[in-house]
Amino acid sequence: MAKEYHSRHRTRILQYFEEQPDRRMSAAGIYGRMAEEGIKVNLATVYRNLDRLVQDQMLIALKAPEEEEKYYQYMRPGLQCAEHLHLCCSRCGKVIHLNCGFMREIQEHLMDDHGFLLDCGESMLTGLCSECRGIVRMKGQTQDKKPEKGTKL
Amino acid sequence: MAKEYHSRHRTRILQYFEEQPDRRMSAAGIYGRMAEEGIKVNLATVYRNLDRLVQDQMLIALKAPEEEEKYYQYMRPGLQCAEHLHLCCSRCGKVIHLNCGFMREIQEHLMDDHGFLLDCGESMLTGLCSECRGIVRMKGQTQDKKPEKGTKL
DNA sequence: ATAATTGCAAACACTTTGCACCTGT
DNA sequence: ACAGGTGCAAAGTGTTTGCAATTAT
Repeated sequence: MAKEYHSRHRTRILQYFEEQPDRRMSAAGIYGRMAEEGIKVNLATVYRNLDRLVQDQMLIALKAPEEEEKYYQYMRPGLQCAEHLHLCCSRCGKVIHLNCGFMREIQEHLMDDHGFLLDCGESMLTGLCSECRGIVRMKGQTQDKKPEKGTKL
Repeated sequence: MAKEYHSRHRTRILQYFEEQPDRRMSAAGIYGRMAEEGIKVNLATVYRNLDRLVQDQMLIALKAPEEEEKYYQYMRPGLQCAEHLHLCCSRCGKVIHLNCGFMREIQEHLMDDHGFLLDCGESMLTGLCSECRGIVRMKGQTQDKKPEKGTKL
């Protein structure tokens, strides 16, 4: 491991994730949020720190098929994110850790019936969480436009 | 539906997919392959035709968390790709359609236990297919470098 | 004739890098 | 003092777009 100093920016960035451990954020999202708070930071610095935090296993990186940006998600200590899948809500960005007994069934089915060895770190399931499902349904009725994909926070 | 002419390039591109219906290809991969065949084509044209083929539901687009490029996969007529998940081998690019009974179990578990409505079109599972698993294991033993992620074809 | 398709160059969005300067220890 | 962190500008990657020239019907 590399040594590290207390870096104001890295510290603050990690805090954002700790404050909302079940939400994902993109580099641009974090940048914007820091700007709102009046923190003047360079986008490159945000990227560097996110990479760093992923290296240090504080965060995991996620990307859905139709999205352009990379998103990052806090990885609770001891949560063993490499061993289960993640469900990501395309509307609000919430991430659900699929660390329940069913995870094993999935792995076994994929292996036994399809000869496929799942790599959880490279996989990701997208959809709608329970809250957003309701919202989308209501919006659908009132003919609102459908929810945006690129939620930044 | 828009009218369409017989377009040499679009036709050839679709052929590539039909010839290997279980492999995914990126725009660059197709471009390279056409170059090999001596077909002079512009990358922009490849992109435009891929978009077109996705629109026409001949192909589906896939992207894994750590990959930069978009990949495309042939969608067999009547296969209803929107209704099942896809397993993609990170080594050889093969795509397995998870259109078996277990698919339903997954959807039901996600909904019942996690309140999560899965969107198959935005999701994708990455890992190693049975053939590549063997190869990687052997390579691992002989200390070869690990398989590349960015297989273009 | 005329509408779709193509090539080319330029524009884009997101991310990374080189380097001089700043900061934490 | 010195290694790590940061800002800035420039470069990279993958993808998209405007427009004039070409091709299929």
